[in-house]
Amino acid sequence: MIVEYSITQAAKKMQLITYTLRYYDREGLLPSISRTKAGNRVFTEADLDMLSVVCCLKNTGMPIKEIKQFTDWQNEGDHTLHARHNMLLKHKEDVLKQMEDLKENLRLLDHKLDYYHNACHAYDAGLPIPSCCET
Amino acid sequence: MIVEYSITQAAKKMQLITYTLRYYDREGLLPSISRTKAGNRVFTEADLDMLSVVCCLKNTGMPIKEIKQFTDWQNEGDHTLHARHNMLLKHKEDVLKQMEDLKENLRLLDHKLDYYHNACHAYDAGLPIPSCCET
DNA sequence: GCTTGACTTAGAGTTAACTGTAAGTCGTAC
DNA sequence: GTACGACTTACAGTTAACTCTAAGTCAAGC
Repeated sequence: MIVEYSITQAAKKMQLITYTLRYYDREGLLPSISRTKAGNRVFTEADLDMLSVVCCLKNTGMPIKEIKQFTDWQNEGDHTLHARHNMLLKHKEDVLKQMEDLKENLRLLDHKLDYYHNACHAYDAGLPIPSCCET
Repeated sequence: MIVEYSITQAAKKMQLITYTLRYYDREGLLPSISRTKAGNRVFTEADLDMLSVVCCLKNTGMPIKEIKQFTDWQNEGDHTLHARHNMLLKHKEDVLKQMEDLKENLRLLDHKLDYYHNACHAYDAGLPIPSCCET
């Protein structure tokens, strides 16, 4: 049993709007989308699987142009398997870097939250507010 | 001993360019920057401390307009301490959500890397390439 | 006193990633 | 057979966050 989706259904499944899907199609991010006789796009499970990778790459900060390189390689066939593998490996490094940066920023945020916690208590008690630079 | 920085020095310290610092100033993200007689901006340690918070918020996805709200509150004085505290608390939730999303995307990426690892081996050995949707 | 370099402003231009509009086509329900 | 809703395209508009240009000011060194 082959399940197929209209652009509206595919967009709903991917938490996108149809404008965005058409934009991705125009930019070449969705290679093999077939059409009905009337010209309407038909999304298969395989298309949605590919789309989930596209969304994963996009949500982790890869620019559209690079994602297009990936789908271009996918279209070119098996001799680009290594290139695609390398691209994902490099991107994983990038994502791990993002995790580290996020953790670092979380530390600073926690530090500032600590300061505000104390400052709010002091304020409520009518005591002098600590200076932020001493903390 | 009070250390002061020119806009170029401040930019270097913060890994930004001067254009960006002037843009932030124009948008009201850097409240109390004083000036020399000639009108040049002077950044103190306290200014850089505030700037590091601005950068932290920006790097964790807070839009400029919201950051401006934060610095506006800072300018208004101690009666906004709770508002600022609440804003940072809410933003921390946001950052934790980002961490979760990043982890989720990393899982999908690892899954795909696994597929490509196997697919590349099969390709190199002249064996049939597994289909991506079966994995 | 003139050049040089670092700064200033106002405002225009750029980029990425959408987001929306207008005009038109197609297939089904009445 | 026509109205409706879901789709199509081409293309224009939007948004956020810069990024740059042009014209000008100022202080220090020769």
